[in-house]
Amino acid sequence: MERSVRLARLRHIIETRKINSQEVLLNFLSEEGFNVTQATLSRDLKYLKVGKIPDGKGGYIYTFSDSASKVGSDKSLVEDFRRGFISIEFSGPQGVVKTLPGHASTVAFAIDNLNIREVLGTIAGDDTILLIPRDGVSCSRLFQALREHIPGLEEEVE
Amino acid sequence: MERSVRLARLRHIIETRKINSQEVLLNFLSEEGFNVTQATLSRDLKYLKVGKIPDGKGGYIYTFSDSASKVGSDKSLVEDFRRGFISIEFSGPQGVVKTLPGHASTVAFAIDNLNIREVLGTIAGDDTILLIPRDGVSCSRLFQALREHIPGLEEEVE
DNA sequence: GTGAATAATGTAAAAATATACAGCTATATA
DNA sequence: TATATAGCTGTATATTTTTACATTATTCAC
Repeated sequence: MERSVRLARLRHIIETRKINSQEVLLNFLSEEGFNVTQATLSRDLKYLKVGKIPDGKGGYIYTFSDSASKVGSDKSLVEDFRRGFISIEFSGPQGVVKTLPGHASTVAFAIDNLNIREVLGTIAGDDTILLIPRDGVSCSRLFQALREHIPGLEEEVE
Repeated sequence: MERSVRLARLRHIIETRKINSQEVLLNFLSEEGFNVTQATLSRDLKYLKVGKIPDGKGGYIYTFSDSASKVGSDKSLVEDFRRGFISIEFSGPQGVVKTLPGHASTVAFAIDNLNIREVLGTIAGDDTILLIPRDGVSCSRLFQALREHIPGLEEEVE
């Protein structure tokens, strides 16, 4: 019982403060009456999938990462799509999908494997995907086809 | 010159493989001809805001953190553009930008984040970027828009 | 109750990572 | 030219994090 309480507090501490080492974290835990060793803390962090990432200001902080959940979970194509997708617009018959940085290949893979007849192929960069429709498929039809596979999909409106 | 190419490759390696230590990463870099020390790699990872997070399967992997990449850097986009840019030509309405080797993603990122209305998206390879204009935007208008953001930009003349 | 299996933990050590410092290069400035 | 400044790197080391191993507690099946 002790452990799960500790994990909950740990989660809270990490979410509310900017911590840069397990030693500091250990102090906070200690203040709340949890006296464990650094080794246990390391295991807790692993269990909670807490990552240590550069904070962009010269230091590092512990944080729950969106990508953490991504890594472990079962991959559904639609989920992959949704996780990275930002918007879609059209240029002529071609679709241009914007994604989170680095997500383009994952989203493109998802689109490819959803086997959408209207989609001939995709070309992915880092955060942009070019969607090439089958010959004669209009952009509205392409969008419609996408929506059938990914419920709730919204087009970017200018 | 060397460094930015290395960073681009590093990004690619991290996005396409599951790496769990800097030592392994160092081997991949070495395979591509980048012989740096672990210390430099550590600095590169910090610069790129790459985090090491538990993968939920008992191990750890290096990954770009969504939250980190959303923060964005305070670097000058225009500088990034200029540093890598070689030339731009047009094929129909689409622009094709040539860059120094390995600079395409950086230059493309700069273009994306300059928020140029005429540009719908970019797709970057290693030293080439496909520039997709918003529907109905002509190549001359596209070029003009670019020049407004990047003073002094010259088109390649055949 | 006994023994096996499981989980949580500490200890100590190994492994991995970050960084202080010094040297180098390129660029800018007087 | 000479001097200063900034960026990048390696070396060596410090710091931080992970883990092998041993221990204890708990549960379950018999």
